[in-house]
Amino acid sequence: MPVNLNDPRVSRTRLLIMQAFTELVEEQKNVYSISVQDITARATINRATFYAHFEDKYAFLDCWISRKFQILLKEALPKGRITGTGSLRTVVQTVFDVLARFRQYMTHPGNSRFEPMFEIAMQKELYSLLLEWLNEEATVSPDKVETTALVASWGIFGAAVQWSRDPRNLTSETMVHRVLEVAAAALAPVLGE
Amino acid sequence: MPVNLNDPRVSRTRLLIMQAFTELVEEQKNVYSISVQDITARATINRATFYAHFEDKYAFLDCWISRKFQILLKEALPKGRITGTGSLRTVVQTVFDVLARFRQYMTHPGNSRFEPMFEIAMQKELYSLLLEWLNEEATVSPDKVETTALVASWGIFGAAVQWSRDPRNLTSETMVHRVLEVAAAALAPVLGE
DNA sequence: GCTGGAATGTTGCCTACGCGACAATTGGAC
DNA sequence: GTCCAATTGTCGCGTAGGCAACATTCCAGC
Repeated sequence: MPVNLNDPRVSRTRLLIMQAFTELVEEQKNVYSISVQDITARATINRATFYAHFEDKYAFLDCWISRKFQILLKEALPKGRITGTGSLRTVVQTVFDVLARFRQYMTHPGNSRFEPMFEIAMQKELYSLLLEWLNEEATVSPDKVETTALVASWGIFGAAVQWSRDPRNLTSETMVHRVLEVAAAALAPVLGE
Repeated sequence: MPVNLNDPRVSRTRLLIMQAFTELVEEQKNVYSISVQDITARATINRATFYAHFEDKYAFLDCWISRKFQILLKEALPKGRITGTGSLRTVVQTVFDVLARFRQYMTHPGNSRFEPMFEIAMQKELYSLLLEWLNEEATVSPDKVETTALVASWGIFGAAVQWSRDPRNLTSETMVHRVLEVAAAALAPVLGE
């Protein structure tokens, strides 16, 4: 449990772990079969050090997927956050894309137990992203803002999960379009529209 | 002064320093203007740690150029070392190539003071490479072998330096060919030919 | 020449990492 | 079911790296 997260060694170790796992995932596509030993060997750090940074494998996966989602969003969004209904579309599209992407990792037997983790991490991230945006634009009470962000994040996210599990011949574009309309309506009151 | 060179932290730190310097050299081509501060910042290690690994900047440069030369040779030679008069040609060619390459870094004012270091490091490396090979093939006394390796390494190397300073319209191929003939003659007695 | 700022080295204290050994849990094969 | 091997997670001790502060050397500009 490193104390100072600004210590260069700490940042470097975390970065090495993240990169190592990303490489391994891209190589073998099978999250389940990647052991802590594999990760730390690739990262050239000690296995004990891994546990000094993360409660356990699940806590790490949670952290990893969050960061990965954040990075993908940061790449997709101009300023790294939502700035208007226009960029909201980008976010929703990213959620759909990421879920479609991770779906393939989950097809291996044994991987399905990780699924909820990935999903929960994404929903949380989506929630804070929406909340940050709404708080800037808000014309109503904080409670109302938080609830709106919560409902919207779950709504968008849940729809994406549902679709990723069973696309029913619908393209992600179609779904994004439909979901966006509903989400916009839910957000409208808070945005003073 | 790290004690155990097999400690993963030590290997990693050295690797980071080497890579950082290689990157900086490729970016700004000017060895002279690269400070220890620059190297350690790029390598994400502390400046004090640098001095724990290397006596000073010169010792580091010496080490770096040796490694670089070794790596280039390892890439050029099939088994990473000399296996016969055929591969001797490869080595000589590499010496000429490397010197021609580093020549451009030395044109900047102030860099010329580093020149002898680069050259000495290369000669030493060439010497041990030749010695290793001759010791396997040797049919004469160890003294004779060492002297032959010494003279040959300086001969090959010196010719390359001379040429790199003033090519006199001669291609490296021409020079390699000529030098190789002389070197082969010098080595012949030890090789029992 | 002199002077000031930057780069080079040095030192002591604290923290993070490596390691080996250990117990606990998992999951597959029989 | 039982076993066995691999993986997970923990702990204590030794070592390497980070940091701040310092003295020294080196040039550039006056």
